Amino acid sequence: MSDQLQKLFPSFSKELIQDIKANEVIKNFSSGEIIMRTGQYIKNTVLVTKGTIKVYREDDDGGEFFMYYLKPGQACALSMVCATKNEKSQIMAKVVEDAEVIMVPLSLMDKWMMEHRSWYEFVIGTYRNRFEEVLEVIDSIAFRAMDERLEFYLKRQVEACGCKELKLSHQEIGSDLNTSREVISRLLKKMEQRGLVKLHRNQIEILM
Amino acid sequence: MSDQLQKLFPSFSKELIQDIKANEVIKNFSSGEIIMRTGQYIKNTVLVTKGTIKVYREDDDGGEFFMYYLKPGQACALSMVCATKNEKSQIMAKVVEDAEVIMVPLSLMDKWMMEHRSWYEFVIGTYRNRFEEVLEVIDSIAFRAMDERLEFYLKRQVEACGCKELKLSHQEIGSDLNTSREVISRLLKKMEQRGLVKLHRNQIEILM
DNA sequence: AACTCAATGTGACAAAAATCACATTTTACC
DNA sequence: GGTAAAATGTGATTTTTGTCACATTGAGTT
Repeated sequence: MSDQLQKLFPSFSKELIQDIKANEVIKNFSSGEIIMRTGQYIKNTVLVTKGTIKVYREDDDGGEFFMYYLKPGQACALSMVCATKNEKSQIMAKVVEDAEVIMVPLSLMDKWMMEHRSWYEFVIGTYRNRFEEVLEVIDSIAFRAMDERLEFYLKRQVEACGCKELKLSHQEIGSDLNTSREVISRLLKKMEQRGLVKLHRNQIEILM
Repeated sequence: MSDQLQKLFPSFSKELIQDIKANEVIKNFSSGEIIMRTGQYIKNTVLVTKGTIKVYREDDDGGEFFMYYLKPGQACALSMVCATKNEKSQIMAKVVEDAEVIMVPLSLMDKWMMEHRSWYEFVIGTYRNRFEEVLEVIDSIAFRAMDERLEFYLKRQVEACGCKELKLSHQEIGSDLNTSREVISRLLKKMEQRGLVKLHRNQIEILM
């Protein structure tokens, strides 16, 4: 079991792995479940060991804007910096493939930062990577029109799932990009005509 | 002099202040100067002691999208997590009011994180705050139309400068929001009709 | 086979934003 | 005081995006 942890988080030291195993609470979630809601208090740092989690920013009117995926071997950056205060979550996290996560009490965060060099580097690295990912998301909405935003979105999905057959409905894409299904349908059709994708029911084959 | 540092960064411990003073390189920049360019290697952590710095995300076609301000007592979050590797800057920072900054070699970052609790908390807090600020920026572009984005933008300017008379041209606002001057001029006119602002040449008086 | 429901296609139209083309107004500076 | 440059105002037009209203298609169920 600790072998598995080590495989998922190869940078972690043996001592850190031991510490995690001594304190972890493992939780399982099924597809569709919401792990974290906007405004909910964060009590744990979340390490993903199985499945896929989608992280969203929500607005007041029920809009859900897709930010990034959490996959095995990754951690929720925001759940790592709520150290001292009772901070509320600024994001919503939804499971899209049955997931298993390790919950580590926030109180241990600070301690491990000092004691485990590999934890410190993991946290800093996680933060940096997420920040940069979010900056790219900003690029796409600030600088690009919807057609390019869609291409960017599809590319990220391919990266995340590691395959070129995306199981996504036009409705879901529209919702993730905060636009309407019709717009997505039309843009996808254009992309198909350009030979960039092949459309099937509930599946988009990426040819780029 | 160390009194001044202490005043700007009240959470810093005396020992940390001493360490900073022993290692700092102070640099001055005039309005208009660019402190950091996109793609440039980051060698220092930047602490702002005077002036105002605007942080932008750039695109390939010369677009500059305004992200946030750096004011005295604050630090560039991104310059704090490039620890080990030779990382390139993902943002551009431009001085808008003559500024003085303290450059701390990145090599000291890790050391201080372990040695100074107050530095550790400052770094984590800086990171968290910037992340949240960036999330709000995402909200505004992902969920809101240009009229609301403009209001959000103006509110942030008021917060940053601490006054209600903003010295901004319509062109600059348009550029910051990645839209055209005409759009901004028209929206501002509408806001003036609604009694939210009063327009002058090179100055916008905020009445909200 | 008939039915239901989710997913997708599509035309028509409205609204928002971008672009173009000038007019007007200040300000700064010879 | 005259002039150039910067800042702002505004109409006309196009493009992009959002919305509405239905048609069609396909998959699964009974």
